[in-house]
Amino acid sequence: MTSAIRIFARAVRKFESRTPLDQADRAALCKLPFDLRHVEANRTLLREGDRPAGATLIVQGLAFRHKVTVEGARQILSVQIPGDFIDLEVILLGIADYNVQALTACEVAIVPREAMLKLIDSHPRVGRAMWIDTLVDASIYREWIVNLGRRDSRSGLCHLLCEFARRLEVAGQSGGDGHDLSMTQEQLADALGITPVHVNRILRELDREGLVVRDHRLLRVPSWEALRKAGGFSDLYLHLDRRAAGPLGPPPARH
Amino acid sequence: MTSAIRIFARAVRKFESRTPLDQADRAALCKLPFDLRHVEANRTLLREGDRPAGATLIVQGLAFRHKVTVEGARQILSVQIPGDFIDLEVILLGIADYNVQALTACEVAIVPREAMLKLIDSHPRVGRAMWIDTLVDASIYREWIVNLGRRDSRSGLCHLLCEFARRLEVAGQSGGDGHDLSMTQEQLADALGITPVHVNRILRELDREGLVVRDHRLLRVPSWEALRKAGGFSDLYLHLDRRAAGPLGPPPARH
DNA sequence: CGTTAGGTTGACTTGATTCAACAACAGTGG
DNA sequence: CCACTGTTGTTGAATCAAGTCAACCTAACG
Repeated sequence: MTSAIRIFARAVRKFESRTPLDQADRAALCKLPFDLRHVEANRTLLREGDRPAGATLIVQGLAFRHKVTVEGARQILSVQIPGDFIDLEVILLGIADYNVQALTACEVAIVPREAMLKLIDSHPRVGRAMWIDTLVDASIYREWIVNLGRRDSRSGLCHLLCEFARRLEVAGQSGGDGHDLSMTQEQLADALGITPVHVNRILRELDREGLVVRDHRLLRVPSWEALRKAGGFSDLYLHLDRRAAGPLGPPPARH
Repeated sequence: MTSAIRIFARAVRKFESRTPLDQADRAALCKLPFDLRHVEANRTLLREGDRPAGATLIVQGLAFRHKVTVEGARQILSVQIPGDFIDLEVILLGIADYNVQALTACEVAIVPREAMLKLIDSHPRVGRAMWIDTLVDASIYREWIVNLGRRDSRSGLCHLLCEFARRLEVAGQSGGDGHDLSMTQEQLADALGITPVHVNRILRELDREGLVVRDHRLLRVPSWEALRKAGGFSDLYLHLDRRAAGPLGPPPARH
């Protein structure tokens, strides 16, 4: 049981940061049956067209969703961190429309689809929390659309770095002034819709300008403020404010 | 009452195409209180940062979501058609992270937030249907990310045209071999992340090649098959299959 | 140590932008 | 009915951001 708490702790915390859960909700979440697995970096966790028998929760490590065009170009769609389900939507949609790969070595918990559906049915607040979680995912997609469509690659990269830092910080991972983004330049390129060569040039440019300080794959950011400005970053779209919308309670306090 | 049925018919139909509802669910949906409004083309329906008091359903006409970068560039995020809520997520997230504008003159029904939340709480299947609807929205965002990141503008435009045609067809709007996309070249540009000048050139190129036949703002497509191929379009991501995931029933039949 | 994945760099090309002018058309008011 | 005005669409020439190709470097690792 202590083990189960460890597995679901991050997810529960994330859910509760946006909508209230009671003790029974938390307990039901932590009582979900699961199958714990270790997967190596780069291993595929889900393939487009799959009808998975369970939802996969990241306990430790990073993963990313991606699609491949008919011409063979890869586009990364999102990066998932510990506490994220990589395929929550597939539980309800039935079929995966994207691939998921481990970015780093991961520890994942696979929860059977039926158990998830049962939980959603029996604990509406948990279902609500999961819904909201998918809505925040969608909001991040929207921001990526802007990143790809209307920001030049320099701003796009800065924006991406700000997003990762902020999300990891909120999830209680690292934070601080630097972070290991674990992504190769090729993966960054596939997230930004550009070529690895160009990522390299921008990274060096940012380094030269002092916006980032690189040490192998580790990045230090001397001034988040400067990076935020360079990327036109505002974290509104991450919807980090606590209890944005209670079940039927009063509207959230303005401060 | 007949009026209310007309208002919600398309939404109900869309919901039911993906998850089962019973008579009580349908009735509850159609009993939602609403305020009917006409809005002119280009009028703003929702602004980033708004905390709207209701959800807005498009009864007739088209609208689009967009964001504007700090540099002032606009990126269109999605186009909503009759039967779509333009801001369903905002009911749960509390705050809008995007703008919505009417693309054409619209008839919209505004449903108070509390009524929506109450409906979701009292009719879990309806809540589920709405959740799935937002999941399909997210899936479309993912495809747009690929469009912007990894397809050249020619493929991107073809892909977009295929998507609109398919969605309108399923919604019972037009379909056929041609359609009025109602968008100016500037709006197409803002959806594709390119310039209006370039949209113009691609459109003429497609015309010259016989992929589309233009008559003012009306487009005829002689061969959808050819256009699909040019855009690398597959409609898997629209999740149009009926009843992908029942509430707790057996897994969907494979055929 | 050799192998391999990832990173770096330069020379050249290209898809898309920019700017600027003009044409087509719709609506408006005299 | 026509002149005026604004929006949308069209086109060419110059420019630029990013891509391509190809070589080489570096560090990790069995």
